[in-house]
Amino acid sequence: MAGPDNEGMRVRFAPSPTGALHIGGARTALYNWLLARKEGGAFVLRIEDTDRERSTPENVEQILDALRWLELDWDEGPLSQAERAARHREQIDRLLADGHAYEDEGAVRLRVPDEGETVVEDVIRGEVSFPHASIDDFVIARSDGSALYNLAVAVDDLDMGITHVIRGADHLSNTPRQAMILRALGASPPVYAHLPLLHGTDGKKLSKRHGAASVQQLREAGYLPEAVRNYIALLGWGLDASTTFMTTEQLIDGFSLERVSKSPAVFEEQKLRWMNGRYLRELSPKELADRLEARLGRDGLEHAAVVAQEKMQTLSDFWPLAGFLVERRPTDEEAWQKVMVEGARERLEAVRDALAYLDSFRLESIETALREVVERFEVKPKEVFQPLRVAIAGSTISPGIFESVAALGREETLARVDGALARLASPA
RNA sequence: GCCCCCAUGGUGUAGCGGUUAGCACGCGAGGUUUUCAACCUCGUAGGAGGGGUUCGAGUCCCCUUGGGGGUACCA
Repeated sequence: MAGPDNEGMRVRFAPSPTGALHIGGARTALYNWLLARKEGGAFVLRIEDTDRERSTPENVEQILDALRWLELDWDEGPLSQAERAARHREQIDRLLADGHAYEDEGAVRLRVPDEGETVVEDVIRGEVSFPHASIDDFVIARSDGSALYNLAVAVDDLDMGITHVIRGADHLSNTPRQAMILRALGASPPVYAHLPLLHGTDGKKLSKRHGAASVQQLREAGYLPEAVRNYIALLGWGLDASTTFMTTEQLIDGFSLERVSKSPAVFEEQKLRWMNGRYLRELSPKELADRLEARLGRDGLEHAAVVAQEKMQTLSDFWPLAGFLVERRPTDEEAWQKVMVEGARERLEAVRDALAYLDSFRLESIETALREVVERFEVKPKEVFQPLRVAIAGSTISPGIFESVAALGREETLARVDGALARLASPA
């Protein structure tokens, strides 16, 4: 598919460092990256930091951090737009000298014709025309001489040899201004592609109000970078009618701007959760344990991780679900009252004995032994399993009981069962 | 105000003039089962409204409505 037209494709991601990287920005970065990788082009990272107030080193680092976490590596940069001030000034002077711009109360404005229109060729939206009558002579340099956004972007894209500008649709209206600057400079505009914006579940523009809306929040919430990548790739793009899960290779292979949709998409965390759960279950025990251990700062989580794996949707689900396998925790009183009813003590004692005298404390033998207890008492399985569950987990909710017992080990299981029995023995 | 973009179920989307409008999330009901946020099955719900064009329109055109973006010496 890599036609000769795309030979030497150069794309860029140019965030302004105003804080965390939003998923909208993350998606823009992803699409640029996918295309660069697919076409063998270059992915350039440029920081639009001409607004010195908001552009702090911390904010820049946050963006780089998010990109690294998503494993979107850039080939050039990060370049600072602010550091190119001299070059911007040079081009402003040139526009001034050529008569394309003029001074107005100290600032510099670009001359925009009264008649005619500027047509933007957009890969996603087709030809979009903007009547010049609706665009006034806009300011390209402040009275202190510094360049403004549209000038800086046009000059930088030109100097960096950017061939394809892929960015959010919120930039579409500014595109004719940038194209006019480029033409005034004697250059041709690059290929444009304006991506549909991302909205929150209320239909409004995505913001902090919409829960985990930034990459760092997603990371903290326990999502996997590969799941996030897959999910956001699908926000505004799809390979075909039914493909949902795609590896990074498949994404690179199948991505195309032609299939990007035009209408805004709503970020819905529910679907991400579901998808993340699917990714989580694909991980090997080792991989899963590694990620949990890194996240929780603990070691030796593999047994517990395997036991909890099938029920987790995010890494954060692990501790509430299976933390009891790692350390003791207080018993949920409601669960205790619900389960430790008439006869529970006898059944728990039988369970204790069955487990205490097992030859091998393995999953299969544990299950056999516990099911024997069920048969002996002629009760429903849960009459036996739930008291045991509360005894070892302190909750009526846990991973599979046999797996949990096996993961806990004989000594600890018996200790906890004994603790429960002691409480049952003492008068309330 | 002016300019621009968008419009398939609650959500993400498929469709590229003729389909019982497909897939997925969610939701609902069953099932599996030792609990459960896991899993399986079935189900639920849709082309904003109005005009055209056409033998035939979600698909093409126009209008209205709705949503979004821009219009800064912000980016």
